[in-house]
Amino acid sequence: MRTLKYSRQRESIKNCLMNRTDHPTADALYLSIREEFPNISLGTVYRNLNLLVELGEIIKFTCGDGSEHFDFTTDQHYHFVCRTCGKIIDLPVSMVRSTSDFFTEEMPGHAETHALFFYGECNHCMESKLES
Amino acid sequence: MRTLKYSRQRESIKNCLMNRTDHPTADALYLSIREEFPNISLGTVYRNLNLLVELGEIIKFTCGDGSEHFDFTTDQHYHFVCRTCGKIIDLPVSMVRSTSDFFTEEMPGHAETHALFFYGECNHCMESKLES
DNA sequence: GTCCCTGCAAATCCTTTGCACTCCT
DNA sequence: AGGAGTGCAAAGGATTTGCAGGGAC
Repeated sequence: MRTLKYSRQRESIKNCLMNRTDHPTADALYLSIREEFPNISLGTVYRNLNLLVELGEIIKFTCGDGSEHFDFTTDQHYHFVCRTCGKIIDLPVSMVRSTSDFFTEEMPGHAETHALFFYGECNHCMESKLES
Repeated sequence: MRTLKYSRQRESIKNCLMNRTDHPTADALYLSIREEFPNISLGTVYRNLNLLVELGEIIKFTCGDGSEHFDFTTDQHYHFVCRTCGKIIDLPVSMVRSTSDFFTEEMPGHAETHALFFYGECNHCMESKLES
């Protein structure tokens, strides 16, 4: 069993992630945290984020843009990724077919979880294009 | 419009990918190709793979293991990723609910495609565990 | 001859890690 | 005091890129 000790940096990372809805990367989070802790290092941000993932307090996912994104919402949900601006929007489970519907006898093994993301263009980017 | 010129290396990369069903990374492909072209460079493999993706002849996807995988099958399908051995298995669309069912009016934009992969344990790894 | 493609190596991007020091408990 | 956590900088892995030479057309 792992022994945890309090750290102001970890607390700040958790708070910062909780107050954002943009699924930041470690680096984006690092830039925010630096306003409160100018000396925090990127290594510390990565170490704490990975620790929080292990503890199940946050989740980490990739959407194909080359870096990992972090999310304070650990409930099952999906993501919509805008091809144009890169924005990632949460999609509640209710928007998609019931999870259990995915699993059939044809599955070549036992699937516990699945990761899903949609690619497309968000409403904001679509409107910008119409104007020009 | 882009002008293409024949290259034996690109041809070999296409053939190699066509004959494999394991969704190799650029590096794995590089190791195979080197048997035929001992002097080929990894940079050439990456350049050609990205070119083929642009041309729509192959697809590229991430499954969260830190590197990109390439697939000669461009038809819509899904992937099953074994947590234990890392194997990636193709899942035909028929196994999963109709694609159009994913898209509803609630979608915060227009989704053209989606990427889906399941995590779990493949039958082979499950059997190995039972034996020990 | 032109210009695309190659091999090579250096560069870049993202993430992890080793180490000496700091701060919880 | 003991050990988890930190900052820093170096290392690591994956991918891209600049450049000079080679090959397709």
